[in-house]
Amino acid sequence: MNTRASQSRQERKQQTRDELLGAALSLLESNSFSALSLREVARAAGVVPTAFYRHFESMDELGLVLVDESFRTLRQMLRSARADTLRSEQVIRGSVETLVRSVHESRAHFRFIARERFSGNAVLRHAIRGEIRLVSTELATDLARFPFLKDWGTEDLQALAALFVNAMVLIVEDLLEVPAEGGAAEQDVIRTAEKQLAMIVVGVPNWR
Amino acid sequence: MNTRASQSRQERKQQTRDELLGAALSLLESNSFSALSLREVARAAGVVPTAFYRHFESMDELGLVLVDESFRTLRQMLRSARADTLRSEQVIRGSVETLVRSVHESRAHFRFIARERFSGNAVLRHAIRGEIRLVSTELATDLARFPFLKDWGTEDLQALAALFVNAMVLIVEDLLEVPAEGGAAEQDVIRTAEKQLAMIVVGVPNWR
DNA sequence: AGTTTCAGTGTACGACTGTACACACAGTAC
DNA sequence: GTACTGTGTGTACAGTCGTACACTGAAACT
Repeated sequence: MNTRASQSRQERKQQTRDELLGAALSLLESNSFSALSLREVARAAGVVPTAFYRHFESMDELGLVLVDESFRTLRQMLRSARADTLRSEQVIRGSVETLVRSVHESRAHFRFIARERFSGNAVLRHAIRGEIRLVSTELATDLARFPFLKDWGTEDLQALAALFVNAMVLIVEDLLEVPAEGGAAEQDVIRTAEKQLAMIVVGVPNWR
Repeated sequence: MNTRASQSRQERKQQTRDELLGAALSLLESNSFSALSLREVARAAGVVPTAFYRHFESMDELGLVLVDESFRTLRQMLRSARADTLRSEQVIRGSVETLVRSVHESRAHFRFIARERFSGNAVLRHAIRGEIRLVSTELATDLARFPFLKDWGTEDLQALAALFVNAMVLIVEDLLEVPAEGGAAEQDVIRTAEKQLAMIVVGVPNWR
């Protein structure tokens, strides 16, 4: 097997596949996923409609790939946040900062998650809810390592983690709605977000 | 002017208008608003497509009326919750109970708010965000009356209120996703919701 | 070198979309 | 009783939709 040539063929396919995904992602800025047509996506990717089927069986399948992609990005953000908070004592400030930076860098992925989480497309909605539940569980086991949370029950940790994750996603939505990156409105959102996270945190020592 | 006859004409119009709104609302169970067609709504309302224009200039206009309707329902729920919590010492338990009851009674309205809050339709999204901000502000002034919050700043009260409102909307989404009303899964959602609200509340005395 | 594979093309179809227009006909006003 | 008003109808049109089918042509394999 000629590896280089073989790669070249696969590479091409991968390329148009990526273009389809990218086209869909950017079309989602002004449309919800369920209002997105296969033809529209194909057109934006510079490909004939029927070519779409060489890559995805349906729009739903493409959507699920986007869920995957987006959560890969989100998990990367969480890893950064964890790394940053280990260095800094200002856990909240650092986390929010990381979140803001990630949203700037991967706007489309975060927008996709935030918008489609409650969307009309049941397949995507459930996929995203499932992923968020996973992320939440991961955060819970992470929280368990903090000394002042060591004797909390699993269920309580889960609830706290879910609280944080939800707050996070809501912050993302607010950030997406803000007119300019780094503007005064964004600073307001950030300040409120930090305040709200702090309000949750101050309650932690008093639980039970 | 013959009042009775005149009413009869207006009444008829109001009736098909209500049918259009109701049809749209129930179609939103399986579709997001932006994936909803004018013809589909007219068909479900038992009316020819062109008749739609006698009542609404566009689907967006109908959507805005639904926003209005839905928030009227939500405000009613808030009034009930306030009345209930005055009677009960268990503020959280009472509020969640009222919320659950309201969601059972006006499922479609709550679903509409929860789903379209982050939807692809910018007009609806902004209308709903605006209404939620209003509700949040109202709650803030309400909270200001509690004795242990009397010396909080406006901004802090706002942030706390927003925290509660967001938690509320998230609970609604979880309730909507649950398979059966009153089932075990619903009880889980309720228990987690109460726990999360309690976690926020225990922090309140330690703020500042 | 000859054959096979397959990503992308082009055409075609019936179904559905929003909306323009002329019309019917019951309720209202005089 | 006559004229008017306005809700709902029916037809029509151009545009979009998803998808079936036959095809091309270059890369991959033998």
